[in-house]
Amino acid sequence: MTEAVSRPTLEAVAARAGVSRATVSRVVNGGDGVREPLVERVRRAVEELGYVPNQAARSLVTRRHDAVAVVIAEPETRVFADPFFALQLRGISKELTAHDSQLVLLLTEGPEDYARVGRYLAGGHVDGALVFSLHLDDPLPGLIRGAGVPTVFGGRPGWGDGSRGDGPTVYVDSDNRGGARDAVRHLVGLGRTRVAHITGPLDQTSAVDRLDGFRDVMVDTDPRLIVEGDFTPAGGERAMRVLLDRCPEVDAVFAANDLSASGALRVLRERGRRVPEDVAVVGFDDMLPVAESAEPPLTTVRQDIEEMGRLMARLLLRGLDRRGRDEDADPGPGKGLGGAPSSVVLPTTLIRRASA
Amino acid sequence: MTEAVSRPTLEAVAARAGVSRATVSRVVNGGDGVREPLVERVRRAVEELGYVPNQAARSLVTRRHDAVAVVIAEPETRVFADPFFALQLRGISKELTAHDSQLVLLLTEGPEDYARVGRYLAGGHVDGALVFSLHLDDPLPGLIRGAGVPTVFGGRPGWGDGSRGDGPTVYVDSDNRGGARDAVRHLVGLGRTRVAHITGPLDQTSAVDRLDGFRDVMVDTDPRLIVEGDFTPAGGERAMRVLLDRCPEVDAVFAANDLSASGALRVLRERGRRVPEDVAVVGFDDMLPVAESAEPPLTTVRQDIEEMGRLMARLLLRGLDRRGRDEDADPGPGKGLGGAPSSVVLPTTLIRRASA
DNA sequence: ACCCGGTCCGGGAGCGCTCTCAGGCCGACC
DNA sequence: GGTCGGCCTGAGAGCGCTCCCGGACCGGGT
Repeated sequence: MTEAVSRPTLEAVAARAGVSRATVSRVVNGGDGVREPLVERVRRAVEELGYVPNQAARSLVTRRHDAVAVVIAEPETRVFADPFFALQLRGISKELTAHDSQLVLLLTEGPEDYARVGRYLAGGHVDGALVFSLHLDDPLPGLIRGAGVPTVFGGRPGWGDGSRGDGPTVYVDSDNRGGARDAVRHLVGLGRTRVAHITGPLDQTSAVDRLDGFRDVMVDTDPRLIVEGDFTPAGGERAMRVLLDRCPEVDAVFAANDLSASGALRVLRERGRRVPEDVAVVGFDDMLPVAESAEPPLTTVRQDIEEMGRLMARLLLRGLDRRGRDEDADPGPGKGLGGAPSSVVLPTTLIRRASA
Repeated sequence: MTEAVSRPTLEAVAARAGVSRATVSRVVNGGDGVREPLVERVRRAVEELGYVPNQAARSLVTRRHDAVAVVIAEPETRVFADPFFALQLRGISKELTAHDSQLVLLLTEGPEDYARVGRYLAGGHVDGALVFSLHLDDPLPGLIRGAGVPTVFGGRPGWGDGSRGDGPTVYVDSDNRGGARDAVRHLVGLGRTRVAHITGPLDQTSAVDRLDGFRDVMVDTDPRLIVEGDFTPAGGERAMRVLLDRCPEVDAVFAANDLSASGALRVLRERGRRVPEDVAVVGFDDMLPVAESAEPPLTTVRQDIEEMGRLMARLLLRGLDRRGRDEDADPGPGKGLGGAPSSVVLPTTLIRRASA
């Protein structure tokens, strides 16, 4: 059997280069304070032996792991019936890679898993955590903050953006409310007067925010024009039927996501309403396979998902960095980006297609 | 600042329980060979102090990491415009969790990243790897095998299932060829005689296998009824137009995935062909948001994606296990599952909806 | 009464690395 | 020319854990 050849150690490199372990270590970690000829010799030895530092040994003494946990609560993965998930991870991965950090993925299967995640995070295996949990009543965020691990949340957590215990909650979200406003304003700009809203499940902050955005524009709207959906096509169909029954003269619909919009579209077609002539429809997410291949292609609100991921990682890493520095040196004012990282809300863009 | 309280060590637990480090270690690792009263005392001490083993220290001596890398090559993530990715990861995660292993996610941005991945894997940071790379010409699989890390592939790698250097290649795939056969047989069973095929990009094994399945049934088919697509709706549209121009009497289409099927559907509608009356359409993947909300809902071939992930992880872990045991004991014959793990091809199911 | 085997526990070495500290060297300054 | 300071380098301790080994203890066979 191909026995794994025991990998070379610092010691071996040192011997080969004719220097001490300490010097090799210095070179491997940047090479400051080592004279050029030696650096060169060590580099060559490293090369020749194919030396790769043993991360376990390093972590043992530095207490850093160059690893970040990404926690995704199970209920979300159902919602991620689109590239959302993949894109977010991609953004995160890119940023982490650029900082030589690893991505440890923690997926939970319901609350019974939360303890495991909590233990893992508290166990000090990672330097920080990126957490997705967008439900108002989810205990996960609290639990994680309890673990005392630097954390950045994806999406505004349920308890708002206030502080909770130690330090402010840092999150990255897209501007759901603003995006919703844009969508509704677009419909209004089209001359539509009976604008309805199919919401998402209102235990999710994104759904709530989009509803708020809708209300911002349609201030005194007939409450019967707001129907709760659940981010699924089936929910969109149900909601659209309700809407049509309650209020046949509806001439525009803002659906809280593309999936429900596609359901709404189907019902409208079934009932003989032309889109956009009779009823204009706008979705949210710009979930491509759905939005582009809808009939007609969907006007929708796009969010830069990959950028969200990248930003989350950047915020976390910056925080870790800061934390590291703070220990020995006063940060000093005016470092430019010096302050504690704070939440970021990313802008959205209205993508005009045929449906509105 | 909330200074991270230094976490308790084995030593601390030992002191509290009034035993030696070694005994605590034994208890923590299963407690064999320690008498009950002591076990109990140690357990309590662990509990009271909230002791969590330091994985770095442990890895340093055991050379195990209880971590598995999941490598996903960038080109794939584009294709994963559906829950495929998420589901697969979920399956993997479940299985790994059940075996107390962590999931380290490695996403690559093009071939320039491969070196990084290779280095990481060769660096001995993980016990094994699960690799997704479904392109015929991708150097990644070879590179990874070179790193000498136990690996299971997701999807049949390009070079076939033969061996390559040391040991056989282990992979998990769904039965693309068989699924395609089922789809085409279904169309034939419907009485269709001019069955066309819109392929996927033929540098991917799944696309090739589906084409082979098509050919298995349509042995002497007119080559003009086979048009290359690219797994996208736009590609499906293009292919469908070509098909209709070349061969207006076509009465059935088997598209290599749901996305291209949706494109085909749109063109058919545009050209006034009724589905399924004039042209029956079958897709592949059962990508829900697309297949279910297509017009009409798509008959398609479903694969159990989550199970694929779970199986990949299981195969890998089993291999690791075996490797560990082999070192001191002869495995002995007839262990039931005792042999070296070999590749698995999962069955598919035809899902009948309205389009065929 | 003795010894032998087995079971259980503690001592101690050492995994590969970082980091502090002291020592050696050299230039500069008085 | 002496001394001081700064820059490099090496020696050594120790991170928290596992695991080998030896000693203590107990029971049973002769």
